[in-house]
Amino acid sequence: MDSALRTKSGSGATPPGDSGFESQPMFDLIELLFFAYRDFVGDADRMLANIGFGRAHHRVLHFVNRQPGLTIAELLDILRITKQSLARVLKELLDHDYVEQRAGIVDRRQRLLFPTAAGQQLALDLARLQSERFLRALDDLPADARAAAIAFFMAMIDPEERDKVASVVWRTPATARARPTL
Amino acid sequence: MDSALRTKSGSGATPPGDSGFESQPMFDLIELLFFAYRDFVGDADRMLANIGFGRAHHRVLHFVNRQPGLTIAELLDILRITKQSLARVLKELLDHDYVEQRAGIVDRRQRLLFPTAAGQQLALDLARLQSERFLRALDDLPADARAAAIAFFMAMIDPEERDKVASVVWRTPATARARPTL
DNA sequence: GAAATATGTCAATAAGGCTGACATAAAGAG
DNA sequence: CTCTTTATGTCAGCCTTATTGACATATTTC
Repeated sequence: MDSALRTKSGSGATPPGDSGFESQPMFDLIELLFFAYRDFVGDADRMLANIGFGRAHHRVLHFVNRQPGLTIAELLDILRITKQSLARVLKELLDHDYVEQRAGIVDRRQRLLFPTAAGQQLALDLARLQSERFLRALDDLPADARAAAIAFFMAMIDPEERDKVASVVWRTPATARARPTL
Repeated sequence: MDSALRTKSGSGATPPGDSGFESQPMFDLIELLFFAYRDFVGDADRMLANIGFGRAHHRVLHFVNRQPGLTIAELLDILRITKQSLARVLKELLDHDYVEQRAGIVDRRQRLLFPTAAGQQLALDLARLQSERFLRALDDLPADARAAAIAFFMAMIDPEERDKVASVVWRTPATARARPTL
């Protein structure tokens, strides 16, 4: 495991104008991220398979649950898929009463998406399952591992996306939308 | 960002018999991993799209390049897909001369997979591209961030898989297979 | 009223997975 | 030297998740 440190040449010790420098790829990080993600999503996949849903349903339900009142446009921007791809899974979530939609108050063209009680429960079950893996991992690691992981993931995200991601992850109550009493 | 620390109750301070304890899900880690992985694979996806390949081709090429002489069975175990799914992408990699296969020496039923020169180059280009994101991320982080990330990812992997993963990631030369001079 | 916006919907297509069934060649056991 | 197991290939069909392009509708905004 200490081989991890061998190629690290010290912060800032990298030569300036590094773009042409053909360094050795970080195979360890590349592969560990692949395997970690594979096992991470596998947890939810197994639970979803029981109710005939897939990963796409999970992603939609997750963000709708986290940000009740989300619009279609916002969801498309988060998930980075097309309207047509979203339409199918969203329809299934609506049909099975995991999500419901209501016309916006200020702009009635918008469809605001809300989780139903069942949707909240399912989203919570899935999030707890995935959190268990994080908990087990952090149990084996130093106390600052969680903060370090958060900082690392944030640094891995496209810089111009970080503000948007931060506002999703650490949502300010100000952005939460009221549920219209239709 | 310091909200990351609030729910941490200290290593080992978790009550025993924790299974029924309904803790708050770690939404931040769940979502940051989602966004980080999305951007991470996006880099390679764009490069692959130029040559008409997809993620599946990348994964096969990557591991063949990292472990020349890999067998079909080993590859299936790493990728966790079916023989038929592998067959299609592998055939395309063979047809386009990114990978070549030779009968095993000790066991002639086995097809040992090797990257061609073009395959090695492509795999290296993709790995360098993905490493650049890691490098940029680590530049913004403390010096021990790389070791911490490696430890975190390893801890996220299913415990019974860790030995196997470690042997792939930190490959011992003893397990390398000789290229048959067919 | 006209234009822009938010969304819905239809049709066709592609990538990347899956299952089941069956074939073949080589290795290993007796 | 058969018999069984193993490693792999292959055919046919299906599913999920994504894509693009075109067009419809309701609503807001100018």
